[in-house]
Parts: sequence; structure tokens; C-alpha cells
Amino acid sequence: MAPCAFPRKSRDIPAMTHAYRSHTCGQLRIDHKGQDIRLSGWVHRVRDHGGLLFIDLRDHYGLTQIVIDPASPAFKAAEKVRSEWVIRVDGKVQPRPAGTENSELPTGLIEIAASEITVHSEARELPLPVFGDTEYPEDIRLKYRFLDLRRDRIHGNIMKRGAIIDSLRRRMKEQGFFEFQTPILTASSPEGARDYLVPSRVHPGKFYALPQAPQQFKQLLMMSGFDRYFQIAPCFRDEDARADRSPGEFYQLDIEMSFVTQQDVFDAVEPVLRGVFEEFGGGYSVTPKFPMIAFRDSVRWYGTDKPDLRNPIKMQNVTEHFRGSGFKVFAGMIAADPKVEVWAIPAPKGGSRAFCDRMNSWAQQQGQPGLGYVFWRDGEEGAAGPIAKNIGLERTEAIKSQLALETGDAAFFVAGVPAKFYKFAGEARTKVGQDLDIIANDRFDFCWIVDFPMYEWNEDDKKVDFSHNPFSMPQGGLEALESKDPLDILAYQYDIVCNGVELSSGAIRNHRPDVMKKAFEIAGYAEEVLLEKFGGMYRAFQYGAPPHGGIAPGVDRIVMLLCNEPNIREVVPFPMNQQAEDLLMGAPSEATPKQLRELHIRLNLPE
RNA sequence: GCGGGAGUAGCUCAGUUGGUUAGAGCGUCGCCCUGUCACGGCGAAGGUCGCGGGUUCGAGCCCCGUCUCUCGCGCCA
Repeated sequence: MAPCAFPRKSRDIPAMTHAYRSHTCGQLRIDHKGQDIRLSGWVHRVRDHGGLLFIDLRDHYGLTQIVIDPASPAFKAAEKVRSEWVIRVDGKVQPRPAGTENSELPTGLIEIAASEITVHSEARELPLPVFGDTEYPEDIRLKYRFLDLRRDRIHGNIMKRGAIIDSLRRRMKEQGFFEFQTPILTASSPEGARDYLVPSRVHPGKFYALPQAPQQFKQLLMMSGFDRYFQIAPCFRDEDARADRSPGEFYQLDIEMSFVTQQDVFDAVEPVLRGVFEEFGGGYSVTPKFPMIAFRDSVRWYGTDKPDLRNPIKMQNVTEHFRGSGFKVFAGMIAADPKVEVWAIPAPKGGSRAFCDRMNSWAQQQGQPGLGYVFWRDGEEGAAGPIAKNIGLERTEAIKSQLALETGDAAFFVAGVPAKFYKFAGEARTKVGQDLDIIANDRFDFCWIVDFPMYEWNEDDKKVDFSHNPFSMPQGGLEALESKDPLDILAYQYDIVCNGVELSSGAIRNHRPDVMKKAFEIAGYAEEVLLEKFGGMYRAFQYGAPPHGGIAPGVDRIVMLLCNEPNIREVVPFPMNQQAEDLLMGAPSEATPKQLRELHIRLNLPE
């Protein structure tokens, strides 16, 4: 695990006469010996020796050991305290007796000899111990989030989150970006995700929507003549959760720039992300110059548009080696359909029957017919495995040479129409990498995925759809839209990916009303739709729109990566559960009849 | 909406092929303990085995249904 604990600097609280504390629990050192001090905090742990009693007192800043002698007037109170009570301790700083120092604690050379203990507040028996690092069920953690957040790891994560956001802001401002606020109550927009709606009291039957992203506002700011926009922007989408996706709401580092090419956006964003990952990445190496990978290549090489480049495996097309070969299954498929390809997944050091068989049965568990393979082992001429026998030495040698493999290695094969199998091939690539333990886990490997297709074929509706953002500028502009097959048109649309996590999507926007009209027409939308759905922005395009583009990296995912947490709830202070409920606040909740009346809403609940 | 996993004490978990009174650690409560930092020792309380039904002489365990949590798919431009 990457280091997550976030260092907390103690504040100076000078006066012993302060009602609660003269110092924090992370502050006192050997230099303070002999001083009379006052601390307030939570009882982290009590060790009662009968004749001598220790209390670990904890606050945001750290832990200090309190020692109470039976002769002390504080002893009676100390015997009563329990975990997570909040107390105030008056006492004297003293060096710990020789041999009892605790080198794991910054305050471990000293302790406080208590003279008085005052209880600020007691705690009931805990549903969730703060002490220790056991895993607890999500629902209890969320219901008692205030206890959960006292625990060291998540407390550190939340502090680190704040520091990362500070750093992002600072780096953006250094590059001449200016932070704006955009409306939270706005209009519904058919941008893809389901909207959260807010009923209007003043306008019966009408609704605001919470923004899925400030997309149109940031573009409007560019058309309003502001040059470089950013915002740590809350975004709302009513879609189901995943481990790396909060239900309901999340934050983006939303960015937009005027008079820029795609490369200008990359040049602006790359140093911000690299800087933040170097600053908070716990010494992991960060890609010095983010490579650009075309969407099409990413799918061919990695089986996904969000490749984890820490995995060195790159797939290759080996169709020709199987065409007309003795391995009839593949040869037959290739002969029957010109779209069929065979892809190879090289598996360095995977050359054993045990490993290859394990991969094969894994593939079957995934609902695949199996996973063909050949492997090369010591003291054996040519390759081993059933396929090798069928296609013969010459072809296996050609495959070995193309994939640059050696004795002791293996190659797995997936065959079919790539559009149908690439996803599985990507999973197999990941599985091979994981099982062979060749994924570098001490790096942040970034890349840009570029040249996304502008349109895709919607098989259900038998029509052409926008494949990503309808506001993206098609490569080749109006001419491409008018002359090319829509499915061949690429867009100035890009993603940034780190360690297999999609951090962000972005695009150079379409700022030309004529091009936009045509682009929507191809997707089957008349100009009226454009006017109705995107009226404000479409109007703005008519009055002098600068070429512009941007991107919006997901803040929560950046923090997840930097805290090395697999679940987004570990880096969000008050997350909702998978069902989009806030178990602490009890949201969502029913509205009163009065509220509903004011909003002109009558419920029509499911049976 | 669909599929996988889980649900036993306040918390983390064990519980054999279906067989006596369902166990352990932590926590709680009581007693003992002057150098601990996962303190230690002795004792006690604490259970609708998620819920409902079924099979059986007998169910924590088997079957059916259902609820909750979680992971994934769909969904998320």
C-alpha cells in the first residue's frame, strides 16, 4: 500500500489559561519537559494497571500518553473514562523513564503526568471501534461515519483529499486559469446521464435539474470572453454506483480554454496532473511525458480504451499465422468472414502447462469456449500445447518471432470479430499480467487516448449516434461531415488514463453553428432539437464563438489513486451507499404534505 | 432490471455429516494488578443464528421465498 497517512501540523495554542488546551496531542516533545500544559481530546485507549493508569489521548494532530498515579487527584476520574470519551487533561510534561520510550510515536519520548481530568463528554458503547484497523461493514461505517472518520486511515485520506484539491487549485492558477462558479439549479440537458430534478414552486409542473457537469456553462464562459476557466465542480448524475463511482454526486476539476488546439489542452493539463501525482504519490514514479495512443490502437493493443500501462503486455494481430493452418477452428473462422482476426496475448514466463490450463479454465468461467495457447519450454523443440501440434513448427516459430517470445514463455489466442471479443481479450491480458505478477505496482502510468470516433452505430435503434460528446469538433470539420462515412469520422475527443483508470474525458468543442447543425443532422436531430435542448449555447454560437476546448478530470478518482484506495467511499467524507442513500442523514426522505402542496406534486407510488 | 458474494453477541469471526446448554477474540460490567503502549490475570452479563415458510424425531447447517449490504453487468456523452 502507498503511504496514506496525511501529516497534520499542530497549531500553536499559547495560553495555559485557555478553556480547553494549551497544546495539541501531536505537539509536545522532550523540549517541553517540566512545562504545565493542558490537552483536550478523545480517549483512544486506556491501560489500567491498578496502581498506575495510562491513557492515550488523541486529537486531530496526534496521540499523547497520559500517565496517572494513584496519588494524583486525577486518579478517580481517570479510572472512569472509556474509549472515545472527550476529556481535558491538566498536567506536567515529563520524559518517559528510560526504556519505556515509544519510538513509533512522535510524542513518544514524553508523557503527561496528569493532575486533573475533566470529562467534556461521555461515549456509549461503540458500534464501531476507532482503535485498530479492522474492516467493518459499509452500512455501519456510513451510519456512524463520524466515528469512522476518526480512524487514522480515513482521517488521513480526507485530509489528503483537501491538500490535493489545494494543490490542483494552486497549479491551475499558476497557469493563468481563473476559478468560476456556475449554477447548481439549472436546466435539464439530454447529455446522457439521468438528471436529478428539483421541482419549481413558482412554476407549477416545471423542474430544475442539477448539472451533470457545468459543460454548457463553461463553454458559455469562453463565448463570454473569459479565456481560461476552471472549477472544482460538483456534478450530479442519477446513475447506479460502482466501487470507483459515487452514486449521485462527485467532483471534477473542470477546465475550459479559448483559442486552443488539442495539444494546447494537453500541455496545460499534463503538468498539473504530473505535479500533483509527484507531490502526493508517495514516491511512485510518474510518466514523464504522457504518450498519445489512438483509440483504435488502444483497443487493438490492450483491449480497452483505458489501458493499464503498468502491465507490459501488448497484444498483436496474428491472423496470418492461422490462415489456412491445421488449426481448423481458427482457419475456418478466418476463411468464412473477412472481419475475423486472431489476436495474441504474449505471456512472458507463462510457459507451463499448469498456467496455460489455468488461464483456459478461467476463460471458460468467463463464458468463453476456452483460451487457445502455445508455450515454449526447455529441452523441447518447437512449441507445446494442442494448437502447436495442429499448426506445426514453422508457424509457431513465426508467432514466437513476431511476439518476441523466448523459451519459458507462452502466447494465448482469441479469435473472432474484434468488435465482439476485444473486451474479453483485454480482460485476459489483465489476468495474464496479474497472475504472472508483471504489473509494476510502484508507478503512475499515464496516457492520452485520442482520436475517438465521432459517431457509433446504435444496433438497437438502427441509427448513427454520437459516441461521446455531441459538442466535440469533428476532425476535418464540415468537409468531413459532408463527405465521409459518419462511422469513419474521428473527433477531437480525448481521455486521460492513469493505471487503467479513466480520469477524464475532454474535447475540442465544435464552435461553428453550421458544423454543429450538420453534426446533429447526421445523428438524426433536426435544428429544432438543437434549439430546444441547447438553445442558450446554440444562440451563443451565432454571435462570435472562439475556438475552445477543455477537459474535466475526476477529483475523487485522482484522490483514490493517490490514496491507493480501491473504493471511492474511502476518500469521500460523507458518501452515500450503493442505493444512493445517506445512512447518516437519512436521505432521501419523504416530503411533508405541505411541501408537496407547495410544489404542486401528487405522489404516484409503485404498488 | 440481471448475476456473484455476504448476513451468527455491541464489533470481528468460528461453528464438523443435520444431533446435548451455539463458541472465541475485542468491547461492556465486576474484582485484582506501579511502566504499559494490542498491558496482563480472574469472573460475569450479553444471541429471535437477517426475516418468513418447508423437509425432519431433531435445522445456525438442507429446500423454497423474501429483505438488507456489497462487487460486477446494464447504465454512467
